[in-house]
Amino acid sequence: MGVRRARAAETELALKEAARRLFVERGYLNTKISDITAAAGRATGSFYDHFAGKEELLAALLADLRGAASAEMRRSEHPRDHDLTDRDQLHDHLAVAWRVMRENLPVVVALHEASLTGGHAPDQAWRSLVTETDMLRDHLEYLRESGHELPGDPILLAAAMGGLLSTLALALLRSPTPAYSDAEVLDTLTTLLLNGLRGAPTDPPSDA
Amino acid sequence: MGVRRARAAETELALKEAARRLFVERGYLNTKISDITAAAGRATGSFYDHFAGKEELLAALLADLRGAASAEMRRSEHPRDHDLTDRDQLHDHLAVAWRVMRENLPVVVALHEASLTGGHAPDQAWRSLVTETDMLRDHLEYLRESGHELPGDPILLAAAMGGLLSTLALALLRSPTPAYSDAEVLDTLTTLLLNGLRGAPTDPPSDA
DNA sequence: GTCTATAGAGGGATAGAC
DNA sequence: GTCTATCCCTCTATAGAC
Repeated sequence: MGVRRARAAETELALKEAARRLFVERGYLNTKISDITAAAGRATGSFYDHFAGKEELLAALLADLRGAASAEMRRSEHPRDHDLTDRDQLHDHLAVAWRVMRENLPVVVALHEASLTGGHAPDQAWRSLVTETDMLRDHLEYLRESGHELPGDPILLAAAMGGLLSTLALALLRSPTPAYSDAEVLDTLTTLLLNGLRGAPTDPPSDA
Repeated sequence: MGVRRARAAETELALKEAARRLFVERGYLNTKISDITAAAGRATGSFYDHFAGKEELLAALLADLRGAASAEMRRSEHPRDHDLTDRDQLHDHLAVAWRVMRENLPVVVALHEASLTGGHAPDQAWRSLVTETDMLRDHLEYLRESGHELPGDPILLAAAMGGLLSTLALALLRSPTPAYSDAEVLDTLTTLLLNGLRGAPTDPPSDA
């Protein structure tokens, strides 16, 4: 690889790193192209030698993420028949989700904000929430098929749990001085959702 | 009231109603001043005879909301000692929250989006999430003081429940063809959270 | 590839006639 | 108060020298 090409790769990396940092600090929508180039110590015009625009940059970050994710997927299997009513398994599941969001926070933030400005479909928010939680839904459906009685429809439950997780992550992980440790958050959510899903000591509905 | 003033009030109302509709359909950030005036059948310039800008319009909508809310508050008391581990009381509580979000969806959507562009504080998202759920936190602290063992810190739990609710509401209520009825959503969430908060049939933590 | 300089689009906000 | 017309600013994106 020649020197020129190496410098170019260096610049592209600097732009990506600057973007990742700024997306967390200021948010995706609030970050201008010129903010990114300035933070990377480059001229504004140089940005367009590497990306067609802010959306393309985000796509590149997302591609990087997928590469890393699929590499990791090969190590830790993720079979459908997890039992989310087992405390350890639920805890592990939540821990993985939390860690993924923490480690890819810039992209999580950016995608979240971009979804607002982006699509114009009226039920877009619901559709993407359902799509993003389809793995969770799969586990819940497995539980139901195993004879476990869930508190409601698996799609709805998965969306609820996913919404809870992403809201908390976006709020807590962006703070430089976190109000709670990861362990505390995970323990709390594990207990809350474990009992919620088990649906154990149920009163009859009041109209019974 | 003279005719001129009546026409003015009419215009202001038309602008507000157009804004409410568009905020739900296209979102707050995606709605331009000229979109609002066009939808209201007015000229762009007229907007500024009533509001200093989009933010002032939102503030006006919020003020209208507060007026209506405080009127309703006087009817239905909201004492601190609700027992959220009672199914009916939890259900009622969730139903009220859900109905408020449904009826004020334009403002909920707008405030949610405005919070992204607006503040620059690093832990802003967490702070506002905590603030918005302080009433819930209050109920949870009451439970704890009553000797009930919660699955975690009341502030964190309140934030989690609030995040769950608002995410679901923003996703489901904006869709013109809702995937679930209000009753179904409320039943599911009531069961999930009821058992979650009761924390009943607990395994010992795995490291015990 | 990177820079400086600038063109161009989009939209917020104002001027002034009616 | 409402309109039409237009200004002006911000930010994206390109041009062209190095």
